[in-house]
Amino acid sequence: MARANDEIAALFREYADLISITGGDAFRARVYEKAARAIGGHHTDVSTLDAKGLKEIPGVGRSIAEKVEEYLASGGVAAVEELRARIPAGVRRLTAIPSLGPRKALMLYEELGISSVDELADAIHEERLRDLKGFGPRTEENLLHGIDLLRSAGGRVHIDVAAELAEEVVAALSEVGGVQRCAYAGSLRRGRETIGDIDVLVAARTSGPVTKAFTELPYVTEVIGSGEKKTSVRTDRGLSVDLRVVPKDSWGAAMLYFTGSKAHNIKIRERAVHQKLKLSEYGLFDAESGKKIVSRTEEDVYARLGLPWIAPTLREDRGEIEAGLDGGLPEPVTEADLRGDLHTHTDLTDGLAALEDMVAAATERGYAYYAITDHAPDLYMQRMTDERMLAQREQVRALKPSRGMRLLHGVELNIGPDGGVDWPDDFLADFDLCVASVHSHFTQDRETLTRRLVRACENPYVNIIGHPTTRLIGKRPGIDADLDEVFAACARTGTALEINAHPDRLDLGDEHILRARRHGVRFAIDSDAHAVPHLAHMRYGVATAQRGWLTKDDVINTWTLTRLKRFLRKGRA
DNA sequence: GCCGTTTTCGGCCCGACTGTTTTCAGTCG
Repeated sequence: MARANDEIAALFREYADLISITGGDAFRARVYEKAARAIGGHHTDVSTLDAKGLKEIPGVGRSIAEKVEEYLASGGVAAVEELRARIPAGVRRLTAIPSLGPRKALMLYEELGISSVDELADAIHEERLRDLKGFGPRTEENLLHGIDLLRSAGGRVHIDVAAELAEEVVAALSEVGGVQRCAYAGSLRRGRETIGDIDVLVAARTSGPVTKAFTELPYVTEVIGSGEKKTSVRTDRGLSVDLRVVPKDSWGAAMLYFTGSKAHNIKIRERAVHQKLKLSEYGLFDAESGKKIVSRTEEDVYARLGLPWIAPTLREDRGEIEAGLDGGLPEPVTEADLRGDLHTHTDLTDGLAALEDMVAAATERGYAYYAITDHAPDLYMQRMTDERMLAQREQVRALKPSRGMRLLHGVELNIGPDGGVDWPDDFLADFDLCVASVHSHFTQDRETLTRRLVRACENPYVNIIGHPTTRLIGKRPGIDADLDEVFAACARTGTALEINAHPDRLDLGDEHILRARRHGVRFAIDSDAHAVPHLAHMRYGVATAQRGWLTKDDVINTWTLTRLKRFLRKGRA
């Protein structure tokens, strides 16, 4: 079951949409969206808070706190039910169609009784929209096209897919004559785990040549819109790309603006307004005279607003602006800080590359240490045996990697349904480190799953809980355990939580990291590489760790080998 | 409906593009 926070966040998002659709006060709708975000991201389970505690959540005042309490007590909120009774769920669904917003959705419902995507498609084909004010032939076309897009459900893609496309676009546009700077911004620059579209920013004196080159890129399938400053296209990768062209002098303000997030932007703009300034993608201006003050770099803009430069991965309005003001902004861990990888596989189990090849690739990455952690026997299909594992250990001990890199012989244990692992203590004692992960029985009840993970933490030889929630982004939800109890057990027992860097997992994710961090847990950012190219996934794990506000000191594989080994002893005699 | 380094009332981020309009509303990010 989801946390009450998530259920209430979804409810308030729906309420905000319903307010917009019914033509309610736009500011009120925004307040509920804001409260939904704040509650969804709040570290404490709201069902444990009283009215006072609720009102300490930013954006939650008396009325919203009362609605939260009403929901917790009765499972519903009367004000939301009332709007639900007036507006069928299908009308809200209509606003998912690109180019169709709340105003037109309401008009379609009130004038024509349309309350589903299918009904809208029929109405367009029957030419019933022709008499509606504001609906011309192009609008009909756009709606039909939007319905196609919605039905083919492009949706969001994993970060690695977006990064690859963005880097291709940036490389191509950087070659165009007159392009002075080119970079991607948006949620990709912020390192979000999934990406809805790509924002590319170009600094150039004129936009003509770069816009033409952009719309003619081989993977562009459709030009959605194109003007002097902004052009949007769809690509054959299922992603749209927006191009913005700005003068070079505006680069910093534009990067800031197009990196977002929306909530971060709103907050710094509010801050600008309070200082009698106006912030746009073109710069920071004096509100009265309209005179430009700064715009060249992000640092300049932040500094004029009294803030240090804030890393893009932190720009989610999760307290980074307040922290920047009082000097409490963390210095985020970087990929360069990593001294090693503590969870990797070889072809002895389900990896694709031989031990020597994985090790050689790891030395190329400049690591000081590197752990081989193939699967243990309880994953039967991996055909692991004691003998095979011991033979691998001999092989590892005999290898002399270049550049002085040290090898650790470890294992990825399977956490069984009762929390036990593959081998008894005396066999485990001879590994340099043990990762332990859940690979099956995902649907046990919450109490069993919680006990199972806590018991694994309490094993004196388990150093790292691998991909702790076992989610697969977009495919499988995480297991339903009491994660706060698991995080507390990790902190108590000296067990690290993994941030699995594989773009399909990114597990723990940013919000869980933020919660775990409050328990004083340590983390390991691991590639879980099953092949040489997977070693490079680390960048996504690092971005996720940054989004969880982790510093170098929080992450055990940034430590020296001496310090790491002390941690791996886990307080054993 | 929230909130306060002008405020307990009156604000609430800003601009580009499209389509249907003769001056602007809606949508998007």
